[in-house]
Amino acid sequence: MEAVPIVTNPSRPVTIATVARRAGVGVGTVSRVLNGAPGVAEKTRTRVLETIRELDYAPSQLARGLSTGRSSSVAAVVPFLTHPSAVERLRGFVRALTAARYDVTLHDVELREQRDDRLRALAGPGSTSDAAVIVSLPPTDDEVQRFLDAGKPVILLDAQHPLLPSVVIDDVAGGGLAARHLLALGHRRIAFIGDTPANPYGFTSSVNRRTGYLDALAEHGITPPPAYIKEGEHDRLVAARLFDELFQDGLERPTAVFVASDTQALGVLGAARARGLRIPDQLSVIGFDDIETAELVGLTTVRQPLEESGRRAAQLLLDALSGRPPEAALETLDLTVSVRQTTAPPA
Amino acid sequence: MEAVPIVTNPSRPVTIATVARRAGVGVGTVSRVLNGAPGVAEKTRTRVLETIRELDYAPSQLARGLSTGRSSSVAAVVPFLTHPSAVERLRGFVRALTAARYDVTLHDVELREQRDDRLRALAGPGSTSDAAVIVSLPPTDDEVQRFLDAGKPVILLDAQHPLLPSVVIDDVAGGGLAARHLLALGHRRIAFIGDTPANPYGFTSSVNRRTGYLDALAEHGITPPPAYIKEGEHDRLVAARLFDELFQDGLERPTAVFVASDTQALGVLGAARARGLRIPDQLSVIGFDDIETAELVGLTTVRQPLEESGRRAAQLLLDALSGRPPEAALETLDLTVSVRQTTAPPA
DNA sequence: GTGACGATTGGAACCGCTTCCATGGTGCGA
DNA sequence: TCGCACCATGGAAGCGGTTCCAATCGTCAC
Repeated sequence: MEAVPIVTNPSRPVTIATVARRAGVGVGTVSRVLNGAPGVAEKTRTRVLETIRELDYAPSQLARGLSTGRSSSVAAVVPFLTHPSAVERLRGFVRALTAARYDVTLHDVELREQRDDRLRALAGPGSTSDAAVIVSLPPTDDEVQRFLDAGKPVILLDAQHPLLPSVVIDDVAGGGLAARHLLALGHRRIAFIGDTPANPYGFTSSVNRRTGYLDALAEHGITPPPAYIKEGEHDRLVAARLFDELFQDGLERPTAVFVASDTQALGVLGAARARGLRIPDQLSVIGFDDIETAELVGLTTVRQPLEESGRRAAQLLLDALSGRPPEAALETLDLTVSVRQTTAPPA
Repeated sequence: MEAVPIVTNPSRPVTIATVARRAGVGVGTVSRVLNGAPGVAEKTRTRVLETIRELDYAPSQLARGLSTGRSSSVAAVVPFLTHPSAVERLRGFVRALTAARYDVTLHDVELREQRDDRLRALAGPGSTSDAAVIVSLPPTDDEVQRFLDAGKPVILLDAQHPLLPSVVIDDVAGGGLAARHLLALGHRRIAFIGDTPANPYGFTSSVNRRTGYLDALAEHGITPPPAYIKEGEHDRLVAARLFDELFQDGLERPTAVFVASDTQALGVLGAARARGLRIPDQLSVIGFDDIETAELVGLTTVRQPLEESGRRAAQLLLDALSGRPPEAALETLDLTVSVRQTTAPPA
């Protein structure tokens, strides 16, 4: 830990005026060169470019932003740690936006209060971002209105609102997909583990997936007992506990479980292992999302294209930013079942 | 996909001048109120604050940044998808910085070329960020010098440089820890799988971990045959292939493998499963990093505090930003072995 | 030879904030 | 009563770009 002096550069910072002076032109000309604007003689252009290189000059993004009213940066609001799937979405989003030369500022939201603050601040006029993507957090009408008033494009990813372009999946259909996979294998006693409908953020995926599950069972004339449906906080260990509850009282054991997210399914897998249950022989488990870990552990799951969803959101955002009239597009991505090693016909 | 008209707000955007006019004061006074500067009469202050609320005014961060020369945003350069561990680090970093009211702009780096561009751009005067954290990417002397010249604090996370504060672990010691865990269990034929030393980014963790491994074996008078040491691209499937090579020719099979990262270890686990090897009975596997998935699959691994490392980096950055004289701190975090279900005494 | 026009250019005004300086008012001591 | 220090305040200058307008120059058609 020895102190090292900073090497402060004494020379005044080089601005567009420095460049102009040195190249013997006006600032307007330098600006034109920087932005590839027409109306600059070839000879002048090269001279300016040379000077820029000599001086190692780069225009201040801040000043440019103030002047143009655009900052080339967009905000990504993400419930970061709670959902690993959000990270995969973010990845696709960031890649696409980086490619389009936008900066992405990350707004991690972990508390209800943070969520509100961030959304409020980002919609306001003070915010640096030209636009925003909101992942998995359905905004209220008021919040949406604030963004619209500010003229800032917003895309919803894994959430929706009638006035905003949204990239989603059909959770009901997905729930059906999962249930039918199990039904097709011959299961009849199928339990469900998911999120509590009363969460502070307004997530609804889990409830919708449950609906799809119930519908599919109903088609087969099955009505699961209420004790087969367990809901709690979106958390691996909570899910494990809920799973354990399936083995309480005199309940007839399910032969399969549909878990509304992979994160929770991983908890269930752990709990099942702890009970000495052989999977899939004694119990089938199907998850939802297809996060990377699902493949690693061989979890059968309903696959939604996470990274792709990020790319799509980015595309919609870029469209909106490039002046195309924003339209309330509701984009629904396809779902499939990734069959792996945690589902099989009942014993 | 029906078109929805944007509700553009026709009223001119409200600026500090609007507020000043409406409150019947000068812009200077409003600015003082905004920044909690002294020298404003209490009565005036409340009147201004009231006006601000009425107008739903928020100062432009861009303008403020241009004026003050500080932007309250820091850049995080992260090899995003290649390393899941980087995400966990980022998480700790973002949390801590968000708490300190800084914005974090995310710079995903996937190609060598991107790396160079980003580092160059961020160090330049045009960049919006006040500072940067660089994750897992050792910068060159020139790159470091650019940052120093620009007067921008930089912290290295999982990388180091003599002129920059760095948060690291002792990889050699970590390699020793892993090897000694296996040795203590009674293993003698211990293979190593890691990254190729010739990677485009200059990562050296793997090589150092190998050194620690070799040293520990040497202490026990063991010199592993060269064929026990396999190195390749940092990738799950590549690691799986390398593992398979251990079973080629007439090579005496190892009873344990130390894999230089959890990502790669997961590949090895998959390959072992594919071969029908029972783990840990027939083969012990120990990884490195302790990413979240490691716990999920029960992988024994050398634990480094990933999220904590992000927090520490954030702290160092905040210190540097708050004017404390930057010093070249080299902070080394502790390592432990997380014993789970993939290691046991040899058969 | 001359007027007109297009190409090129310089530079002022402006974006919205901070900061510094000058000004007006107030209270207090002499 | 007067002068002075000091608090509160208004507003100009400046941050570093973009953009628009006016000015200059050369060229071309007549």
